[in-house]
Amino acid sequence: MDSDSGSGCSRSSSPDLVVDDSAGSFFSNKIFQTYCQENRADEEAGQGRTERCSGGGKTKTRSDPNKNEGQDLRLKVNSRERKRMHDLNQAMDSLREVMPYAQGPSVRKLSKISTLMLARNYILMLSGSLDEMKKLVGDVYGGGAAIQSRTAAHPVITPAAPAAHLPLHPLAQSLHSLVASTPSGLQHHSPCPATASAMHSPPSASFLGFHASVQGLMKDPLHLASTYRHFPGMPCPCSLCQPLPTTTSTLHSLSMIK
DNA sequence: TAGGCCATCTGGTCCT
DNA sequence: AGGACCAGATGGCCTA
Repeated sequence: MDSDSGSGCSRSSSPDLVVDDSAGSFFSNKIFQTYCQENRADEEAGQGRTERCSGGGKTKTRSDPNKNEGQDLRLKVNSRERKRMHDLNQAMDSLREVMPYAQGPSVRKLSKISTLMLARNYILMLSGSLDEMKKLVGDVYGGGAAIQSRTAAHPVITPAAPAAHLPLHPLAQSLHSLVASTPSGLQHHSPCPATASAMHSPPSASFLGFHASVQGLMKDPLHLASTYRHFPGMPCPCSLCQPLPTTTSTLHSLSMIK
C-alpha cells in the first residue's frame, strides 16, 4: 500500500493548466510551494489511512488483501486515487484560505462548488479593480503614461515614468480606496442595496447568493442578477456588481488546454 | 426523512 | 506497463 510514495509534486494535479511563470503568479507563490513541501511529508504520515475507510464508501475488497496479485494492484490504485483526491482537497483548502469569506471554528467551510464559484467571482472583481486602478493612474500621470498603462497587451505599469516626481497625494488616495476593496475591506466595495442582510449565513451556495440551481449557475453564471442575494464582503456575481468579462484580459496568462 | 456534501472504490481512457 | 485523470456508484454524516 505504500506504492505511491515518492510521487510528490512530480506531476501537477492539473497538468493542462498553463500559467504565467513570472513572479507573482499563483503557482510561483509561497502557498503553492509550501503545499508541495507539506505534500511530501504528508505522504509518509498518511500511509496508515489506507485501510481505515473512515468517511464511508465501499469496503468490499478489504477482506483478504493477500489473496492474489490483482488485489494488491487494486489496493495500489486505490491508494493513488485516494492520495490524488487528498491533494485536490488540499488545493481546495489553500484556495479557501485566500477567499474573502468569514473563516473560523464556528463557520462551516465553503463547499467545493461554492469555493470554485466564489474564486471565479473574486478574480473577476479583482480584475475590475485592477483595471480601474490603471485608469486612475493614467488620469494622474496623463498623456503617454496613460496610453502605456492602458495597453491591454502590456498591463504593466512602468514605475520609472518621468512624472514620478509629481505629487502623489491624489494617487495615494485613489489607491487606498482600491486597496480597501481587497479581502480585508471588501465590505466597503459592494454597492448593492441588499448588503445589510444575512451577515452570518452558512457559507453554502445560498450564502453566496445563489438561489438558482447549481447546474444553472454553472451554465450561465453571469446573467442571474435577479436571482442573487448580496452579502457584505462577498464578491457579488450579479451583472450589476461584478466587473464585466472584458476585464478578463489580465487573466489570459491562465488558459486551459485539453 | 430528504437532500446536500463528501470520501472512497472501481473501471475505463489517455498519456508517457 | 504504469500512472494520472475522470466519472459513476455507494454509503456515511449533517442539516432543514
